[in-house]
Amino acid sequence: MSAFYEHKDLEEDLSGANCPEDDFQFEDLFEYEAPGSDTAQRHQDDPNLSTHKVLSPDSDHSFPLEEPSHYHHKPYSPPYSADPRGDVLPVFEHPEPRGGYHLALSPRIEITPSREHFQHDSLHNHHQNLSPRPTLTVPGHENLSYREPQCLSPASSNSSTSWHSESYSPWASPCVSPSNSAHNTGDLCPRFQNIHTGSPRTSPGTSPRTSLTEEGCVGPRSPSPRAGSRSTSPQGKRTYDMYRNSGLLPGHRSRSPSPHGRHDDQGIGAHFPGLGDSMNGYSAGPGLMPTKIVKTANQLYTLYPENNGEANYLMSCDQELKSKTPAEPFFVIPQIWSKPLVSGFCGLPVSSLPPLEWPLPSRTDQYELHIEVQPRPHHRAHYETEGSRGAVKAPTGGHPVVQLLGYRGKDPLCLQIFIGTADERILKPHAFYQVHRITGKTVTTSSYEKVLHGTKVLEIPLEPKNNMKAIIDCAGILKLRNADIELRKGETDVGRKNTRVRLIFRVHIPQPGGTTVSLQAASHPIECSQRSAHELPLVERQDIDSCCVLGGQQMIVSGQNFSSDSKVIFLEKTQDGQQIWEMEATVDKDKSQPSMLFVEVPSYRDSNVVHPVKVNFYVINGKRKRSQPQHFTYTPLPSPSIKSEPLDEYESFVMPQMFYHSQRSVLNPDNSLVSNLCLSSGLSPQTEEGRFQQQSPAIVFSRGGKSLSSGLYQQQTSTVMSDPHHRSVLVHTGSPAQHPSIIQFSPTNQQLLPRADEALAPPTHDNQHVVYCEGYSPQAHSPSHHQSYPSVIQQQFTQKSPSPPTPQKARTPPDNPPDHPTDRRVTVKEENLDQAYLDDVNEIIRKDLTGVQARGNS
DNA sequence: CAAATGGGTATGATCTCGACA
DNA sequence: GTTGTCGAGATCATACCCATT
Repeated sequence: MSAFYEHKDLEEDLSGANCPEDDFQFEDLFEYEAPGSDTAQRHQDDPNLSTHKVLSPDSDHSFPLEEPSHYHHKPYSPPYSADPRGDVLPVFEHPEPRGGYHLALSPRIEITPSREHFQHDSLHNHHQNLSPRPTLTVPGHENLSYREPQCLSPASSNSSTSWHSESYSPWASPCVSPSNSAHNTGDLCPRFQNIHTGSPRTSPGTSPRTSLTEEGCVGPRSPSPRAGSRSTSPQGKRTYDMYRNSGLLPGHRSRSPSPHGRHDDQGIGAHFPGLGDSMNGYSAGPGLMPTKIVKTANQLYTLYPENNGEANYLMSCDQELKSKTPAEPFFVIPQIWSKPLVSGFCGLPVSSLPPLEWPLPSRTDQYELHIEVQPRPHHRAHYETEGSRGAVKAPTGGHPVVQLLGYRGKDPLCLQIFIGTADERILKPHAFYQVHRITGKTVTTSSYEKVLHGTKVLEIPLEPKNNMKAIIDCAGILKLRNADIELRKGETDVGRKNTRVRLIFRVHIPQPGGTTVSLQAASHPIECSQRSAHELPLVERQDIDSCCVLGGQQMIVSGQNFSSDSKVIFLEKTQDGQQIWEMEATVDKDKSQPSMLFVEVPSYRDSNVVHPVKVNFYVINGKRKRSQPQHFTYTPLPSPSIKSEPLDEYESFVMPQMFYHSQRSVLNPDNSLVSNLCLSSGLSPQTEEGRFQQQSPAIVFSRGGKSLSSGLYQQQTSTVMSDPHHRSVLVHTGSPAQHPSIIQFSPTNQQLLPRADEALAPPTHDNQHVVYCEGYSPQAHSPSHHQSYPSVIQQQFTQKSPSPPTPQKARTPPDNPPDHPTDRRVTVKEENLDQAYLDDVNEIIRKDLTGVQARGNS
């Protein structure tokens, strides 16, 4: 929401300042689509590509456009008609305003309410007049940022481009691969658009102009100098120099190019810079686009510029605009878009939906997005140069199943799927993997593929007749080359060994009030590397997850790829990631099987600990063939418990290592915790949950002074979060009566948003996230819930610091007295935690939430 | 028969770690 | 004893081959 584009910059870029091609002209970017060109001809031949034709600014009438009115007035019908494209066709609307709201053919331009002037040549012109050089000026807003289109600055590009998902503007992305419009990715996703236009998938019909465009704009290239050759030997593997210098269009073997959806986003974005995903959000009217989305007390408004950016706005909904510039910037899903505009299978315009990076709950009191069947823990992703390796499967051989619970509507909904991180602390779209649409005889689920801000998203139907259940048999995983991604400007992730992903599912549920509830659920991690599935041991289950510090208890570890040589190593790391303890457990080789290990838990290094200690263990088959670390808790020996504040108890208990500088003692509201923990060596999860029966704290994590707590609670925690940069990043403004129906997003911090619910509580079948937006308590309007849920779980991270951990004292919000356990909230100032500790926290919270849910169900 | 799928593996790049200065 | 460099081996990433469906 905070990304803006100043077209002046774009024009400068396009004028060649940053373009390697001196004679590069903006118009060149479109010529490949000119009628009669090879590309255009192919498009005409291929109805699947036809929509791209509209991207030619000079020949818009030549291309088979869907009758605009069809789009605009098309009722929101099940999107899986014979030709679902009809629902998702890029909209070049009739110039005449219709229905009181108008969406413009325009780049994705996001404007805060404070913006008063907006000018765009095409905003109020018929698309006939759409200029390939639209101008966008925002007087007084010179600070509006336009992210450098990577393909325009190959100098830097090795070119890394700042394909920031939030800021990506297809408009500014002339580096498209028109000939690839039916291909897998390069033309679709800006993420790899700039990067993979050099993908060997070169169509024979590619025109010289196209090549020019690609050559001129694409920085990183595939090294493959010839079709059908491997990029490695004998020509040698790519080097960074090759990325910098290669202008070749390597051919390559394409096993099974992605069956393209309509790619309205990407297609448009790719073929007509400036459209892209904007089409989803502002794509109903040719001359107008909403520049502001304003909500007053009871009404939603959409503002449209008039008269070249002068502060004249048409008002939608025939409603009176009470304030052009609300005091608080916010972003709501307007009612008017809930249905009439169909984008892909999704009834909501993309731009009105929360960014993929944003955290969303998996459930509310009314709905729950539930992953009924998890995917297999391993799936071999395919490279672009390979064909598809099929859809992600379930352990049983079927496919993952996702169901929306609690939905009583009759309209089908759209389930979105994309690939998210699994190893990152923050759940976000994975930079190195993309979802890949699978089609074929074996695929029963129709799907539609689009690209949202550089992330491929599959949309599949959730229909009431199927009990709002979807079988995910159409989702494969595409691996992007590490070098390509890492060369992107601003990309900090490393591809190497970053091979775990999660399937992220989203659904947006229109509400009677015209707003929308968005839910998100993430699958278990999926290891996408090739070899791991056959070599790396995989721990799937352990019968106990805690034990007294003295050890000695038998633990049964079930999983895969265990061998007679498998060892189980327990280890402990400090907050900064330094390993301080390691102990090999004794494995009963006589009992152990390839899928099961019988392990004797070793004693902890210090039997005098007073806090439960979270450690990890892993199974290792050989050098470096080790499983992912698993959680384990050593519980202290019985000792007199010390009365203290409940908060301290929680703080100490949850993250003893995190606060190991603290001398606080473990305590327990009922003074029995320590004893219970210690005496129940091999504490069962149920028992462990019980320790939180008196509390259901909301936890706010903060790192680096940038906080996440917001709204009401932020005030409550303001004494803790003293950092002046502490900002609200996610606000739920809904009153208990309207709660999740309106999700407000602060436009200032979206990049900071972690997937808190996911990061803290990896979803499991029986452990759905219980994360609500600020200010929302299901208990308030759900009498059936006898236990409250955490109100806020947000997590934010800054760069890891080598400095030693700084214990942060958290305070219970003053208005949440500790004697009201259900209201108790805990704020934890978190500093420099490494993943292990975060995992620890996650685990604790997960158990806590599970316990809460269990109690709620009981 | 063609396409999709999936397993295997060749090969260069990169990383790890010990030896040595 | 510490630090930096080098090189061999291990590991990883990428992509081609090919059998199966």
